[in-house]
Amino acid sequence: MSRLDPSLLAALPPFSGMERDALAAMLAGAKPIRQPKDAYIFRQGEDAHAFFLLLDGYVRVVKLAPDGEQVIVRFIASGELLGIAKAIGRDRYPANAIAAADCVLLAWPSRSWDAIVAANPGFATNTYAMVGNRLLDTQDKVVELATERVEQRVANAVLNLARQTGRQTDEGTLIDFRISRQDISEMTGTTLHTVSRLLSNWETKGWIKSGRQRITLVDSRTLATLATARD
DNA sequence: CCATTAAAGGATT
DNA sequence: AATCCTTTAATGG
Repeated sequence: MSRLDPSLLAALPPFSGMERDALAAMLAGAKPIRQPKDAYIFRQGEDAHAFFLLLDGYVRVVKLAPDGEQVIVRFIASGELLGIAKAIGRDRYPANAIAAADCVLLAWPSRSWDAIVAANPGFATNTYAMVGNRLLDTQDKVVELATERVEQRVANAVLNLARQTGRQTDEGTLIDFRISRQDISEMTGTTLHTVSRLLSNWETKGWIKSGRQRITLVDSRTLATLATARD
């Protein structure tokens, strides 16, 4: 793969406000890579040799508990950075990153992080804002795990996925990659059985359509009220 | 209200 | 055919 047009990147949040020349210079240090679905992009505990920009596809970020249990921390959609251990002063990746669909990424060596940040204050503030937003997201998730019932948490997870990756079809909003009940249980701290029961219950009520590894939101409005219902 | 266990059928490779 | 995903039911915290 030869050259990418800097203007394609200029529209992405991490690079907003950057000059064309600076963007081109930064791009020159990047290496495009592709990863098939289910491939590891990096592993928890591994030396953080590179950071990445996801150009196309979806990435699942998974934290491994000491007992081998997995928790899905977040999904990354195209246009987002990942593996930026250096930005938070770490030299090892804190989690596993796995391609949730076929992916195209740009990779920069981590050793170039300091120089890039020094040369591009706009890029630096954009990444700090992104790190801050992710922190707020996980704080919200802690509150959610501590206070909400399983049905609300699952509704929230599904709504967030649809918001992040939704594609409109004639039936409703389709979550744009394969996602199993197991995956959703790992996002919401419950079991795949409970997720399965909830989803089939919602389907009989006509709120969603679901099949093997796919979910379509038909009535996201009532799902949203379910997600925020207080008692 | 929810997790666990078990069993069975369907889908995918 | 082997493996993975989903559903359903029963039981118990």
